[in-house]
Amino acid sequence: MIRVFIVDDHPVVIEGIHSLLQNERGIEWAGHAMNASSCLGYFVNNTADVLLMDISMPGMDGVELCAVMKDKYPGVMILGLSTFNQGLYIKKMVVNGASGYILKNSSKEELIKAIHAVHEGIIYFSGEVGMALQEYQKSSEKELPALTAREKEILELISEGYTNPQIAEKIFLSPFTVDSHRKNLLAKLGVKNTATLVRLAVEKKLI
Amino acid sequence: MIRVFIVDDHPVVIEGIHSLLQNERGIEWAGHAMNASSCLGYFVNNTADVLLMDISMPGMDGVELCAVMKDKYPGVMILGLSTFNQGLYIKKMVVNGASGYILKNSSKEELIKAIHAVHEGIIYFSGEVGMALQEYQKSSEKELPALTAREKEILELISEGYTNPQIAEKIFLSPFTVDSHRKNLLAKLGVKNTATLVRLAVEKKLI
DNA sequence: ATATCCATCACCCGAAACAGTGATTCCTGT
DNA sequence: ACAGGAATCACTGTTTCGGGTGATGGATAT
Repeated sequence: MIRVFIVDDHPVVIEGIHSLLQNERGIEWAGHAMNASSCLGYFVNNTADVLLMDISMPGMDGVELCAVMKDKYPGVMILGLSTFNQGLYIKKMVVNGASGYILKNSSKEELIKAIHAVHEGIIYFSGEVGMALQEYQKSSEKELPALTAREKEILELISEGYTNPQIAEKIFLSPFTVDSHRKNLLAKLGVKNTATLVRLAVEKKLI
Repeated sequence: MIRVFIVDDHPVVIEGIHSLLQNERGIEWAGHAMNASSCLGYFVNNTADVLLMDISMPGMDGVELCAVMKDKYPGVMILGLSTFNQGLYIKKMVVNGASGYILKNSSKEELIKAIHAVHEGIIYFSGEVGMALQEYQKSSEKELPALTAREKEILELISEGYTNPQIAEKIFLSPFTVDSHRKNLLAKLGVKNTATLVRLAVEKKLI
């Protein structure tokens, strides 16, 4: 049973999707929110498997909310919603952890399909080019060792070309410490030097 | 006046597009070919601005032809054609230099739009997610200094984690030579170390 | 023919990366 | 109370990188 929650500031959309999903087997309606903060409020004491999220909302927009949600509840799969195609936002959503993106005028079948897909960890895009993106993304999101916040931070700085001493100065650490983190990154990710480290980071979109 | 040439093994498609483009101002019909070799034959003594190309053809397929054409005539903008969405091929086409991809059942308006777009150097994809890809690709295909074959080869090996001595051994060169190429890569691409070099290479899809 | 670019090789030197080892503190979960 | 992980710092080597500089032969283009 996939529990679905929706965040959208348009009542008609909420109502529409609610009725579409009603009596759909395998899918359970978890509830809805009309802005980012009440969505966050809901997840304090509740949860859901898939979160349908409008990308344009008053206050905190979908992109930000997406990042916050993924940070707090990485297990919740996020499916972006939009009335029409808003290029740069799609990219940002995906960068911030969304697993898919569909249009609000999608068919019921497509909506159901998308929900199941993202629930299984597949990246889903509506539209005719969606499958191409899917292929691309699947290879990018393979099982990776979990990196700590510090490690991610240092990985980013390494990828930006800073050396250990420069990073140390930048974030007020001993160069020895930075070097330790660097070595841990190499070990954790199973790579042998900076070149492969950065390549992995870029390809797996860790940065 | 944009001169349009088409390669497709389906006569109906050629005829259909021919009639669609007839009397369209700004667009001139350059001719057609029904396989890769006669297309290559045409371009020996003639040229065109935009090349509509079926991705699935008997003999050499669109992906290969695309690569060959872009290599010989980089100025000819290639627009991929397909009867339906074939995910992995789209990616391959773009990797091999195609500037766009539309479906054969696209409207006349979309076809015209796509032809003008690719002629202007814009990446065009039919379908609802097309614009997202456009944004993504535009930033990826910025003016990059031309790299020599040797440099590309060494860049790949660096990105795979080989050190100068290892590369030297692998391709039978002096480590000094490899080091020279490495330094040239850094200088040409305007980056300061291996980390940024590899990042650039991956992001701009040089490897 | 001569200028330009590519590819090749060479050396010096300082800085950075990489390998190995070990230590302390703090926090979190059981 | 204790284990474990994260984050911090430290020292010692060896290897690689990166900057600078310069040379030679070959292909190509004007």
